[in-house]
Amino acid sequence: MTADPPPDTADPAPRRNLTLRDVSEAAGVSEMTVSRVLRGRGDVSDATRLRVLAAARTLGYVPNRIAGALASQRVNLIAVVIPSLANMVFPEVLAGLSEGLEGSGLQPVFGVSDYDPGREEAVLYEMLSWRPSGLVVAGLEHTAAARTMLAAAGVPVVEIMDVDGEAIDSVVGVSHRRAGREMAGTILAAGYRRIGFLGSNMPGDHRARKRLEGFVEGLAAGGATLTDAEFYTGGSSLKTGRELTATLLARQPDLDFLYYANDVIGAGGLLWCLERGLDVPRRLGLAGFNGLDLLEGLPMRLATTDAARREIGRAAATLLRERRSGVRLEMPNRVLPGQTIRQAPRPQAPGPSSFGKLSGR
Amino acid sequence: MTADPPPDTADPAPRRNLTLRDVSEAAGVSEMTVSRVLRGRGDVSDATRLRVLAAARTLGYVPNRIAGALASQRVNLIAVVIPSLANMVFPEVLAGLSEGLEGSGLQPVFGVSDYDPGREEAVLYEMLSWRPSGLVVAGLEHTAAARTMLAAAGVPVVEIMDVDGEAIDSVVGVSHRRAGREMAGTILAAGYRRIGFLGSNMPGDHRARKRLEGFVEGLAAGGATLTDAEFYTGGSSLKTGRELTATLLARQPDLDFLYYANDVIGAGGLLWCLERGLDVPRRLGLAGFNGLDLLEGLPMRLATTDAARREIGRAAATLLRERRSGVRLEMPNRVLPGQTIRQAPRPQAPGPSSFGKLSGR
DNA sequence: GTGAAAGCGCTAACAT
DNA sequence: ATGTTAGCGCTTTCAC
Repeated sequence: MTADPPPDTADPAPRRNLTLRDVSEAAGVSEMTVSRVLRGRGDVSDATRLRVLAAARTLGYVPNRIAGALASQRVNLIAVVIPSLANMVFPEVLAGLSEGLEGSGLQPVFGVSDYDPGREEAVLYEMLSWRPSGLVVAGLEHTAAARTMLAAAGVPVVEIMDVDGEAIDSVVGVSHRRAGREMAGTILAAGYRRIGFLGSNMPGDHRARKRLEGFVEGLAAGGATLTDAEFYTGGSSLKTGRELTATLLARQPDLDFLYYANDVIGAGGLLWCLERGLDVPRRLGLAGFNGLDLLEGLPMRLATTDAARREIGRAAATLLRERRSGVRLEMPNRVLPGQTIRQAPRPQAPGPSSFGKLSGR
Repeated sequence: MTADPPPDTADPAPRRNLTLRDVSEAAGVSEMTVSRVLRGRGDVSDATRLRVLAAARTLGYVPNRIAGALASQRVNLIAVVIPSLANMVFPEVLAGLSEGLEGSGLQPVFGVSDYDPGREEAVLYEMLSWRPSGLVVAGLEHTAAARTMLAAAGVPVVEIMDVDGEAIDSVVGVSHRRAGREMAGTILAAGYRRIGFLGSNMPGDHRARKRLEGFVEGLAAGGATLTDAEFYTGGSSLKTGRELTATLLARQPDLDFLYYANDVIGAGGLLWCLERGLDVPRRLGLAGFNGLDLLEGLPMRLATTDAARREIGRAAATLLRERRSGVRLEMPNRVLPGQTIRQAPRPQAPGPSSFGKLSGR
């Protein structure tokens, strides 16, 4: 009581991490009270609270959540597994998710699968071992083991981006098949007939595949077929878009429309076409997919389909906050006609509402 | 007392998570043996190992790392805090980091600060509460509390991207001040004299600020000054680059060089200039910063400085794997002259090595 | 090669 | 409003 100077003078260095007990001793209250103060739970007198907070701050105490999580059987983490960060689409979804989780006490933690199902499985296993409160995973295609793990996780699982397939639990996304079909309809309505597709043939990119399938269906429904297609492997870049375009047009000079698997290669293709003085959109129409911001800065506005990325992230966040399961949420994916699809030759309702929405982005 | 009927018959579902004990019972060995098998430690007979693995797989057991980490006082996580995912620079650093960590057993976990020091502090606190084995944080500027936390973390801390300032522990990056100076030198050597700067004035973007400072120093060293500058707030986009350029050139039509704070707005500016038929690089020179892939797809190759993003990530990974502390690693940042800086008017050594390196990207 | 005991740092549940 | 007790599920350490 009298002279109790902590004799720990000149502690050399290998500083053990501080524990609740240290704060408890410094503040002169039980560990339990410290715990309560630090979590803002239960009734604690103002005097005690202030004493505890002061002690904690002075010592530089950082709670050990590992112990806390083990004791409480609760973890404030949401595990998120996406295929890639290089593709701007995913950071935007993550932004929506983070926004949506704000204030919930839940923290997103990200893992990257590189479009590899095996890696995805490994990353999921790793994340599940931390017993998160929820899972977000891109797409509906996973290894059997991954599906089993997810189904058995005992917490809400949200599959995002795509709704074409069977969900494990909840799913929030757009229909890529429908997006492809609708773009085909738009293109045919504008009078284009010799149509080419440019995209990746990465085996793991199921959404691009479904878009192409839907596109071909849509063409068929309008009595048309895909004239030709050109594929690449690896990441998407403006440069890739240019090269693909050059290759495809060299082979098929009389194509009158190019449908790109995404906006980035579409933008590259657009730049290439404009440089060569091709008459876009009259002689040659173009369209991409995603509705990226990038398109706003190009010389001409590329037609695209908005994939509602941010909204998907937010919706997933809402499901997780509310601990909902088994929800299916298909977001509308709107065709943004931009300036690279000519007006329909016949005077049919040109869809002024679409243009209205365009300005909204 | 007698009739106290919580007859927990027919447990409906709230499936308790599996534990080592479950596997232990299924395999007929002690929990300890199961633990050894699952971690691949110690000597276990093949027969036992196989039995344990089979049991674990059949049950779908996923180890609880929370308990494991608490017991072993070791966590295989590397906490990484970056300002933004929207800025392509950071995903590339993360990619380098992930690559570098591969096979080490260490797992990066990402947090985003949105260029807000307060948020950075909060995210760091959150991550430190999981007791990671290492920290990676962008930049050298942090709140006092954050610096204290990092210094007290007791694990290696690597500050990345920037080396201009005082490090807490290790630092890996480029000198943005030097990058600015060198670009100024390059521009002056090419004979440009009426020079404008375009960039963000976001208070949290210290690297952009240092680049500008170095740039002004470099101009001064060459007897020149900055003629004018134009700033924006918010994210970088092609569109922003266009608008900034239009504004600045409207105010200062006789500028002969525009130095952009980054490649994205630089690319927007370049497109704008080319559309208006400005004579780039003779009448007007342009340069950005970062060395993004994006530049490869533009009609003309924008001059820039390579910021060695991926290499920074890999180097940070190496330091963390080796548990090194107190290392300072300044990566060389190379000016890539591209096609938007004209050749020097006087025949002075045009730096063929630079061009050689250019092809290397 | 395998097992038993102790405890990591915290919180739930129940005192008081 | 504050304290006490008993674990959370695993790994460390030491026995056998």
